[in-house]
Amino acid sequence: MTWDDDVPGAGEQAADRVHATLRAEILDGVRTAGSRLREEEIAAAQGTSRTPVREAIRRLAADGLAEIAPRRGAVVVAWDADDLDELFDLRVVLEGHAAARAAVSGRADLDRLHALCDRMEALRTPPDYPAITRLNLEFHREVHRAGGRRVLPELVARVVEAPLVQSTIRRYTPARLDRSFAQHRDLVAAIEAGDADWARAVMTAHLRAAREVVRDAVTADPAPTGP
Amino acid sequence: MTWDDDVPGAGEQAADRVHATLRAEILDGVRTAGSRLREEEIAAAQGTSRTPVREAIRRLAADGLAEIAPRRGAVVVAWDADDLDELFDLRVVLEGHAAARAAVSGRADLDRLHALCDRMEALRTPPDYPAITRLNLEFHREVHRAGGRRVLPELVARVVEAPLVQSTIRRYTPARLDRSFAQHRDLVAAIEAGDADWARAVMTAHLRAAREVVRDAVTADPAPTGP
DNA sequence: CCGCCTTATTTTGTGCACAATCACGAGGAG
DNA sequence: CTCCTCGTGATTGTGCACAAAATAAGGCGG
Repeated sequence: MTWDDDVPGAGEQAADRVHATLRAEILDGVRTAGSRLREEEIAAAQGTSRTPVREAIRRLAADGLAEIAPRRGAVVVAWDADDLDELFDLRVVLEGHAAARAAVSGRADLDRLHALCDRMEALRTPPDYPAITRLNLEFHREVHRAGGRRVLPELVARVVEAPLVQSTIRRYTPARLDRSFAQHRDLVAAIEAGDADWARAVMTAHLRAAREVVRDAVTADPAPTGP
Repeated sequence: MTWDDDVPGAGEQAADRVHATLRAEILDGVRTAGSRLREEEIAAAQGTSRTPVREAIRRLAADGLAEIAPRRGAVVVAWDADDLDELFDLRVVLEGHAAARAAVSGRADLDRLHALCDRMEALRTPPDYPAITRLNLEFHREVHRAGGRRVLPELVARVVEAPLVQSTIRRYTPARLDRSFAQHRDLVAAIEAGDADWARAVMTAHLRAAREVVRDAVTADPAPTGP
């Protein structure tokens, strides 16, 4: 009920359920980076056969959340420092583009963006990190939807969700949260003004700051790779 | 033997074979945009059961070459003019980034890039479009590899291959081919010089030109959507 | 003659079983 | 004591069969 809000009515299919569950478990850190994804174990836990589980795992691999070695099974992806740098460079490029396009596309739901800012800021003290993370993701997704029609949203989703595997959100100090919230407000203002360059600049600054947080988290933890 | 050169040793698995075959058929225009992908038909044609076919189709959907409607089957993707605009914007952003990074990463295989230019230009008169297309794709892939470590290559591959569904390569006139080849040479020079801005500019110009060609092709054909 | 409901066929989704392959461990030779 | 080889267990890949659902066709009523 935390992460699968983007798959609302498709929950009928068993494969979709398993996919959503595994996705949530990975993003919540229940399944740590590098841990194996055994089909039979998951099938037993979910009360289905291996067939939907296989499909769910393949979909996770397509989402960039798992890696499959032929005849050897799947593991949750593990990113090293260089990988995270590459990911954040791509986030800057893609989300910057999305922000710029959102500013001029006229498809941005400004009321919703304002509301999401309000709700995030209401959760500041004491910080409810899981809820903030979810709302933050939804805020960014709204910008992606406004900036792209078909491909951009799912393309950028891959890059945005990938670093969440490391579950680094809890590293945000209240001061960092304040800065992040202020940048969100700035971004909405830039989009509202229809200023593409401004929007791109704000998004770039926003993500550069986030990169620092993740970098600190990775260097603090010695190695996120599992046994 | 034309498109699956990126899956060299993994051809042992039936699912990989089916995936490569379908991918080639889609990219070669044998399966037109909008046409259905019936599992049993493909399974019979490939001499396997439906299980690997299902996995192959799901992978095609993840590649952005097919679309799956639950309980209704899969069809080859069909892009309208707006979709193609979005795709080319993303190509400019992502491949421009790749070119810029390739110029400064020191991971570019300059000999290979030069060789690919030579081979393409050798096929100019008379134009061997399928071979040129393949070499062109390989040239771009080399730039992607040099510009990104893990995520960028497969991310940009999705956006680059997607428009090929429309099979618009044959629209290139000899004059357009010359311009394209010259831009390739420019790009290699920019990478060789280590000039990121130059490389990005050349790539942007290169893709803007390609966009025009595709735009002409789409407006010429009334509707690429199949029955 | 047109529209709606019922029925039949096709096609996808899932469960289950067997085969192939890989990892691990025991055993023996050098 | 170390390294290589062979067997055993575990896990994935594929084939096959049944069930559910959607589409298409046909008949009935208005």
